Amino acid sequence: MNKSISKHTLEKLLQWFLQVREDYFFRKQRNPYRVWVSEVVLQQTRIQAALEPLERFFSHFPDVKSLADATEEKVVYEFRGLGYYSRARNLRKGAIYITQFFDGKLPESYDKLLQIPSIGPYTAAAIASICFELPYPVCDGNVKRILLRANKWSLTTRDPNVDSKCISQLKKLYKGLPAGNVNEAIMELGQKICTRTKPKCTICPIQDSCKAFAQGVVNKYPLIPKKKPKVDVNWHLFIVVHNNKVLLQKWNNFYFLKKQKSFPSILDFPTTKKQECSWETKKRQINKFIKKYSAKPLPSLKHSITKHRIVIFPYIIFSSCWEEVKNSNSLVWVSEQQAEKQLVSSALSKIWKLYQQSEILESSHDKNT
DNA sequence: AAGTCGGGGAA
DNA sequence: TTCCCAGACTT
Repeated sequence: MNKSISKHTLEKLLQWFLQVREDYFFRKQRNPYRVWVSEVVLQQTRIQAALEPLERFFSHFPDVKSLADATEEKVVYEFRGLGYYSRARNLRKGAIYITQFFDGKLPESYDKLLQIPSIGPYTAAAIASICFELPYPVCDGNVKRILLRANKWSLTTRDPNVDSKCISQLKKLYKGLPAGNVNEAIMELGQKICTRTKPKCTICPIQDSCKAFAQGVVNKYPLIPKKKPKVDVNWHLFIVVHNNKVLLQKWNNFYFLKKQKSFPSILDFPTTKKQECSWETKKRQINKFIKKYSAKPLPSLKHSITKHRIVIFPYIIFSSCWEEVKNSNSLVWVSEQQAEKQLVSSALSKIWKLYQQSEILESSHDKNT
């Protein structure tokens, strides 16, 4: 006997949830602003890693108004440690939008929530159900994994059809149930029991409704997507310093970290032919800079963005004579304090720390020249 | 439709 | 070490 998921299944799930529910600080009151920010953060950051930065974020931005009034730089800075910094910029945009169009309060409507920057289908459903008891199922990675197993649907969690399949199945069952609690319950099941690896099926409260468990094939679901090949990138970047100022570049078309300030850079793709000029040409360019400006190489470091395997080669240049300044308005000198606050992404802050450790070199260099 | 964007836990 | 996750936005 393997029954499919029913309203009774969700009722059993709720019972389990009420017993194991974690008392996270952001759950204490169902304040729409706090639920919004928390859900945006928890989209892609595990709860344990998010707790501290999230409390810090709330202490600086306790409500929509404070977030809307803050500068983008400050918002991104207080988001540090959480990754995916476009979320911070979009949260600020969202706060401004809410101020402008909804009188500073999150609207009690799924469709209106969806208009707000940073709020997509998942976040709109989470806020609508948790704060306003509107019957919208959330569909995140946990929900998809659970339903793909329970239904034995032979799809990957990335399949574009999965979201609508999951939502339409759940939506039929939500009538008369507390939507917010059901949504939190199903996601907590995914975190604690129906985990991606080593699921704890023997203590699963909805084991009876799981087709994969009944047939002993839980670890065959969800289907594994075929992986894409990685691209190697060598990222040569120049930390140009003079009089405690550092030269940063905001280049909107740069390959990585668009819209963020970075360092003047040269990219090389050693294993692909896609680059605009040969490695020999790049090497000549780089060597030219090294010679011309007495660039000092720092230890290289590894980094990864999406399907790229990146090796970063940082060089320090102690000089105010960077000719390219004249040719580019995207280059700007900033103080070290400003740089500290603007180089937030992990790759850049790693490089910045590396530079600070070697700052002693700068002072000795200055004395000797 | 496909690519961007971290940081951490598991393999 | 390497692999992999996952939602909103961008292109």
